[in-house]
Amino acid sequence: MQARSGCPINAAVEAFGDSWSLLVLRDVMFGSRRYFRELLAGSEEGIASNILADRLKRLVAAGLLTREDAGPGRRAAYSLTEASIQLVPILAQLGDWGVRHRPTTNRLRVRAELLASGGPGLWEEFMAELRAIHLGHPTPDRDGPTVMQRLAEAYAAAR
Amino acid sequence: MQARSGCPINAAVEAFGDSWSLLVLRDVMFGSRRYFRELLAGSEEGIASNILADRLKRLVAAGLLTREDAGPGRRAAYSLTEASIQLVPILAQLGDWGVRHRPTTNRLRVRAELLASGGPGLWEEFMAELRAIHLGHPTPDRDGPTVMQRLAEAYAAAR
DNA sequence: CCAGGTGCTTGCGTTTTGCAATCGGTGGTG
DNA sequence: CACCACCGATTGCAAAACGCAAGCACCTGG
Repeated sequence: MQARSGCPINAAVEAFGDSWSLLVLRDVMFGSRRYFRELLAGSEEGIASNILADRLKRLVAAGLLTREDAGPGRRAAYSLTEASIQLVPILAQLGDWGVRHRPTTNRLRVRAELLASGGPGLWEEFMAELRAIHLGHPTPDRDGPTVMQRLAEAYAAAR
Repeated sequence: MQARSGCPINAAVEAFGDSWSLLVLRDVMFGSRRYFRELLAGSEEGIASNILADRLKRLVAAGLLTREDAGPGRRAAYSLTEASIQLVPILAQLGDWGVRHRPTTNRLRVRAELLASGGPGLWEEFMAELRAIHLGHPTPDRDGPTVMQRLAEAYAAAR
């Protein structure tokens, strides 16, 4: 794709500035959905299968996901890349903005609030976890529950 | 518009997740473009007039811009709102991501780098300046050049 | 009266989106 | 072997959005 300009903000918009790309990345990142059917069935917004297929291809081409093919008839796994792991602060801030300025569901709000209130320190911790899960980096040893677990607990606890 | 889900990230995506909205906001915010013709002529990416007109309407409806009508034949001024001023951290991080992961023009890169390296402190200072310009808040008195001036200088100095 | 500036609007062809149904391939089960 | 559920898509079609070029009604200054 030919870039419309040399502006870094425009570069980001061209990479994932549409209705679905960020939501797919969100589900892979926070929902731990790694397979086509998981993403399709678990989609909060009800993405259509052709749109999902198209976005997965685009995201792989853009270097925001990798696809591990397991052979025909086997489900392929999608993983985050370093470039998409570095979207954690952006997704956290987008969530924070949404919580501040738009009506949101309670259950989904708590995750955004937890992530926003944790700040850059928590984001880095979460990014380290994602590098372990998606890039095979060594697991960072830390006391207590992981950020991923804390997010899941907050989600489960909220009504 | 009917929200697709109660997710705060989805709320943000629905508000400005398209090819043009963030670029228009960027030009109003960093380029100090307040009028239709200014936005049209100064657009780095070459936005079409009908698209610009549509996006301005949508952004006003979404509470991300206000339009001050100066009567027929007079040019109307667009101003940021508190909701769009709170996009400063997001735009800063988007720019940072673009610089890291995509080729960018030197002149446009320096602004993103300055804003990213300044961190939350600099963002808050810039947001206070924007509140003075767009919302009529009292000008915060500070020593030295404003963030806006520093951004303009960095842009002018770069080749 | 005219030239120039104001914010759009219109027409039209192309592209993208969204929805529903379907497809060929595989693995497991009876 | 027959059957069936699951795999990641693909296809057809209608609606919406996009992109381009031109035009519009209004006002100001000379």
